[in-house]
Amino acid sequence: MKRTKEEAKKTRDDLLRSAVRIFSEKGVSRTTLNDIAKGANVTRGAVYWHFENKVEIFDALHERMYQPFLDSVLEGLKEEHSNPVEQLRELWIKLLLDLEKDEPRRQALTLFLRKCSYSGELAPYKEQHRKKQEEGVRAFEAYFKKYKDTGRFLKDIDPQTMTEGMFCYMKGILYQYLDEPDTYAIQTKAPELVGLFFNCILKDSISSR
Amino acid sequence: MKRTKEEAKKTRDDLLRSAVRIFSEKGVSRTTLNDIAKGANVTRGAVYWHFENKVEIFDALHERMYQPFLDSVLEGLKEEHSNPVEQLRELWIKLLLDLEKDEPRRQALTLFLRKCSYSGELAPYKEQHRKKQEEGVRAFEAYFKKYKDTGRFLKDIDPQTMTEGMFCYMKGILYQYLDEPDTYAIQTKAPELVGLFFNCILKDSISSR
DNA sequence: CAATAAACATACATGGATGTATGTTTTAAA
DNA sequence: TTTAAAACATACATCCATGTATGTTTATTG
Repeated sequence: MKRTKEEAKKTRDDLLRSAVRIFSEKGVSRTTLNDIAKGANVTRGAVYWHFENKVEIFDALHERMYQPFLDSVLEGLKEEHSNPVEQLRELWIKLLLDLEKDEPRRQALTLFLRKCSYSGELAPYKEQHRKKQEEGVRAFEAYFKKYKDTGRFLKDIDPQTMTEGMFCYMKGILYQYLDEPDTYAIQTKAPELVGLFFNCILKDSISSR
Repeated sequence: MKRTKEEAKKTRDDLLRSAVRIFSEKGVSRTTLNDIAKGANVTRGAVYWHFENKVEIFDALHERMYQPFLDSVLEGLKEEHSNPVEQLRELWIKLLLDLEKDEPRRQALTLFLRKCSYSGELAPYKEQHRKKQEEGVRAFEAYFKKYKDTGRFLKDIDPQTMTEGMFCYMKGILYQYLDEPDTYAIQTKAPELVGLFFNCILKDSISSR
């Protein structure tokens, strides 16, 4: 049953697509390699040919889907923009709105935010994933420091608190949204919720609204 | 091996204490009934005597630990206070700070926020737990409506957005804190982070600081 | 004080998930 | 045109968690 190289690559892609979907539905520990195989219309033989075990699939998904997501956020930070406040606001809103049409990415976020407990076999990845996120934290801290004296942000809030608060808030929104993405009116809520937070850090936020 | 009634109750308590601890460490689906039994210095026989299965333990923990937590928050809302803004600020800060010395409650929050995926056998509880939380949401909406015209809060933000934003933010903070409660400096961060958010909804937040 | 049943411990049967070994087909290189 | 190996499918052995059945001790009730 040897397939051509393209067919093999397609099988691997199908397996990863199946994995992220079922992982996000049932959680990592409750999904069977047979579940993943069936979701890709193959058998467990194909799974064990392409991956060593379930952990390696988990790892592949993190590299392929979650890291690119985090990187895309940081890319948005690097772009030129006339107003840093608007840049941030648009960045977060766009992040949320784009999720509605990107189901695989939504599934990946669900998986890594809600459906894996980083225990047992996944424990080694906790530290690794934490470090990856630390990159983002430091990038945002630097961003806030850079624009600290522009008069756009509140001066008496230090960049670290600002960054951490923002991350907590965004994670909280994602956490809620991903709980029931189908019924959550993200299109209308995203601008409202993001806007609410930006009243915290904006100078003259009240009078300018 | 019949024990006295008090001993039996103690065994049951030990089992629940063991369960919430191990659940919060390994996640629900990865913890074995044997794990729970060993953690309480008994055998699986005791587990099956006091509970039907793992799901019933999960349910008992929700009733015994998580619901009282939510209720305590709502109790804090009902108390009389001269300033609603200060009341809320103190409520959230106290909630976070109290967790440091209440390890079982911390474990319970970790369990229900991070370590259960509400899939498979736990799926029936998702809706139930969501409804319980909806209670809280409505209570806070009513709270914001009640004080809407006092001039304390920003007028152009509706109570629903305010409530949802606040819940997302608090959940995000909890999510981060519970990830590594031992190294997280919650004592200093809680006032900072909560204070940050209250700049959003406070009228004249800038000049009053 | 006898007898019932509570409060477990122990033993056993079962199923399901994993990992591996082996079989089969077919592609691509020589 | 062989032929080796890729790309799987199938079959098998093992383990572990669950559930249940049974055994054992002792508190409690009459």
